[in-house]
Amino acid sequence: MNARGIAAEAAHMIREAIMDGSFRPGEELREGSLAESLTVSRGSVREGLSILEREGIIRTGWHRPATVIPVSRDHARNLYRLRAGLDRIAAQGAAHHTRADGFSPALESLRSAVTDGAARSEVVRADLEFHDAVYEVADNAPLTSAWQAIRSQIRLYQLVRSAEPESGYDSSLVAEHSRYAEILTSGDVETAGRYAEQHVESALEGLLGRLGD
Amino acid sequence: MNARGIAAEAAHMIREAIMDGSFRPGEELREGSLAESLTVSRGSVREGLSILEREGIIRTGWHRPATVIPVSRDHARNLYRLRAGLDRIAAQGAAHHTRADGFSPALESLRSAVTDGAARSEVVRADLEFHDAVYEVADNAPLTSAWQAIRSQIRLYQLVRSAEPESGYDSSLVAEHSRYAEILTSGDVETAGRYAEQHVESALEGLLGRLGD
DNA sequence: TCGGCGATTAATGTCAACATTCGACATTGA
DNA sequence: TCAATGTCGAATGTTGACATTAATCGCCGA
Repeated sequence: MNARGIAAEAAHMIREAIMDGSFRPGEELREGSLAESLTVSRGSVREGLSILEREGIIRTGWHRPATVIPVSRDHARNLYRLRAGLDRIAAQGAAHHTRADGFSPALESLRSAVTDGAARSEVVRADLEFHDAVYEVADNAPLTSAWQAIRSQIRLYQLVRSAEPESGYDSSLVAEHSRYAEILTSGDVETAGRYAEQHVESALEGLLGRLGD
Repeated sequence: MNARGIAAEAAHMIREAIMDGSFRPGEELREGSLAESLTVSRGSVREGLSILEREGIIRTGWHRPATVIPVSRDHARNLYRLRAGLDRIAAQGAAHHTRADGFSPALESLRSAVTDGAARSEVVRADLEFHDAVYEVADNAPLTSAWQAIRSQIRLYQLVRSAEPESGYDSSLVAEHSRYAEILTSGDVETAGRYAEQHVESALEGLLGRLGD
């Protein structure tokens, strides 16, 4: 939480409440009650909700309460199709720049989270932070911005994916990401792009299996 | 202007002022003076600026005035690399759905704008609306959202590109877009994706030639 | 003279009151 | 009975006053 300002803090609180299930998909978020429970003004809550809308995890309508986005197979497919495209560009960019040590710390952190048997949410967080590192190495501000705009939605679906035990979510996680990092440092732009797309595609497959809908 | 609310209207006014050069790249936008000149409250201006930030044409900072994004070769390269990736997915999606009449009206409107010798800004608008149609046919909400987040920035650079006469901007425009539409209706997903990427790549080349910086 | 430091000031951040709008429910009329 | 319409309540949209922050400029001392 390094974000400055009450609005950003409000956004943080609401976001985490959504992530831990305190607000279900489709549920309404009323500015008034949020303001009361967070002990801030409705204006700040409103600005916080605007941030969350930018992250795509809530929708707003004219004179209607904000709602948590519903999760569905269709939306997941479209979201991951977009992510595949973004990751492809990021991987190409990262491979092009070839800064070897860019994602080693993130990879190490992911590995220790998995081997330590950390909570699901922690593993998901480490997973996303690895991808953050890839985007950072790619060094493309508009691309990173597009990633930020879907990151929270991805997080929501990853939590769904890893919600139940025996999901096999983190068994191959470290191996796949190690291979990913290897390819990126190899500098082979084309291969990197292809691998990134395929990586996301397989993640989608695993997710769709868990999405009854 | 079907947008509802004073904030959206304020965003519209400011956006157009940026597009027609009333605010130069890098220039500061003060909430107070904007509120005064638009005769609305600072709060509404603030929310309008938040919309424009989502569109990527202004930046904001903590306790600092918003600024119009600076244009640069680097930023253009990164922006168009992202756009190429998005357009690729959109083209693949549109080719997959194969709704023939989806972009014919937009194409016709672009053709008439060019042949009528309409103003640069009108041609750019028609150009973008054609691409809007492609995204709509692709029918992928997160993807369309990502497109909306860069659309205004693209518009800004397209205006730069077509700013001076003899730029050769619209000579091949109609031909290229007709071919684009053809490929999309043909249903060949792979070819559509490749053509879209290449289309953007050549647009970037033309743009970089006009960007001294 | 120069460099650090504090008051100034001009901007943004926050708040609470008021205006507007939407959806639901009751009402009325054919 | 049913559909169009009026009314009501609860939510969001908008506003202006007040709090907070960061850059600027001048002062002071080494």
